[in-house]
Amino acid sequence: MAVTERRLKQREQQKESILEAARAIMLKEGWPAVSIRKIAELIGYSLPVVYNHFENKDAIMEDFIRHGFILLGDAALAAKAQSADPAQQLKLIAIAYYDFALSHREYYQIMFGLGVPNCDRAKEIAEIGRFGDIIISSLKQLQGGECSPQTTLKFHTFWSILHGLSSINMINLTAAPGELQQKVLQDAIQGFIMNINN
Amino acid sequence: MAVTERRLKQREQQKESILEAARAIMLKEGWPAVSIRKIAELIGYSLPVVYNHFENKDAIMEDFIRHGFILLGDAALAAKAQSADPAQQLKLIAIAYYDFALSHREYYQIMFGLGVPNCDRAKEIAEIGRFGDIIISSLKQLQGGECSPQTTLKFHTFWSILHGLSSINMINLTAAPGELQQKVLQDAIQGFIMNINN
DNA sequence: CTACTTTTGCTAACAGTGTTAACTTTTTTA
DNA sequence: TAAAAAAGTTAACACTGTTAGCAAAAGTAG
Repeated sequence: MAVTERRLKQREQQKESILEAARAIMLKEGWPAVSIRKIAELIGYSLPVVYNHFENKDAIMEDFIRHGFILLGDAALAAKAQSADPAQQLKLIAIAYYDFALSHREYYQIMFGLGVPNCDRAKEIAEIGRFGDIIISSLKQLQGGECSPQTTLKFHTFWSILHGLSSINMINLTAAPGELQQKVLQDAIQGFIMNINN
Repeated sequence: MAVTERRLKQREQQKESILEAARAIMLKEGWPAVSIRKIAELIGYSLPVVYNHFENKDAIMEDFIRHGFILLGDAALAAKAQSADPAQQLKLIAIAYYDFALSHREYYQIMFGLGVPNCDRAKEIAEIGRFGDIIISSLKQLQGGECSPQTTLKFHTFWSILHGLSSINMINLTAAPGELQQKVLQDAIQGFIMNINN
């Protein structure tokens, strides 16, 4: 029965083309402009075909959240690999995180901004855990190796600082100039690292 | 011509009842559930009446953003008044900010989460500036009185940290327990204040 | 008090949205 | 070749924001 195998492959390709179409619309017009009808038209099929692959629009969004966290994790990993010093690693990760948020605005916004209703499901997304582990491993090293409750606390602090910097900057409430933004980032991370063993 | 005066008063009351209706729906079912039709039904008028007071739905949202920043500013002001020491003031403001975000989730979310498309208009909202000033005045004191570019930088850092803590917590990505959250806040602010003169 | 003007509110429609039920066509299996 | 299964279609439902055009009420002037 090589038939079912080929069919599965076609199904997979169709699903991929749906995500590709959705991504194209998202990057050009933003996530709110992504509609099932537009996707259907782009892939050359009728509307309900999309529902053969995704239960609803939120399921498509969840796929993007997953993908976003993979990209973010990869960026963090690449940054980390550039140094062996854990403190330096954290600084590099911070810069990479900030760069990701600003150069992948659409991704970042659905990962955090619009993901609010998905509170419960968020914990089930493995990619978020992976991203966390990358940072935690550097933190552990910096703190001396043992994995204390302190490490969890510091991870939350670190992530919160990064998210705050990125998102405040994204909505541009106070219009800080470009050079200042980089300094804010370094300032915050500096304070974080200096206070790492308290 | 006391007629026009009375009419203006009625208009104002109508507008207020629209906002009240919108607020009621928002608090019960969240902002996305707020629709013009529901508002119209709640105030006992037909649908287009709402458009006599607000150009579109975004205008209603902007009103909520304004109101939210007033509430946030008030909370910050009340917290600040509890101490004369600027460092202590910042800590109190931080706690108040965090409390506001969590106890006024719906407000906070439209103030930051969904306000993304309004980048340009954000700068024109005076209430945001007011909120900033409250914090900046404490920062200036702590730094010795002069208003250097440093102060602006520190203000951005402070706000970013607070926003990061609040919003990361709100979407609850990693499910930090309640006691830990408070510690994360204190940890981050501690690091910030210790690094204030660098 | 009547006639005119302005304001106010209504109904109905347009152009979208997510989602689903029912039907047709194509493809695979026996 | 006939039955069964899968894939894809059209058409509808129940919403959404927004607007045009018309009816009714209220205020103003002769």
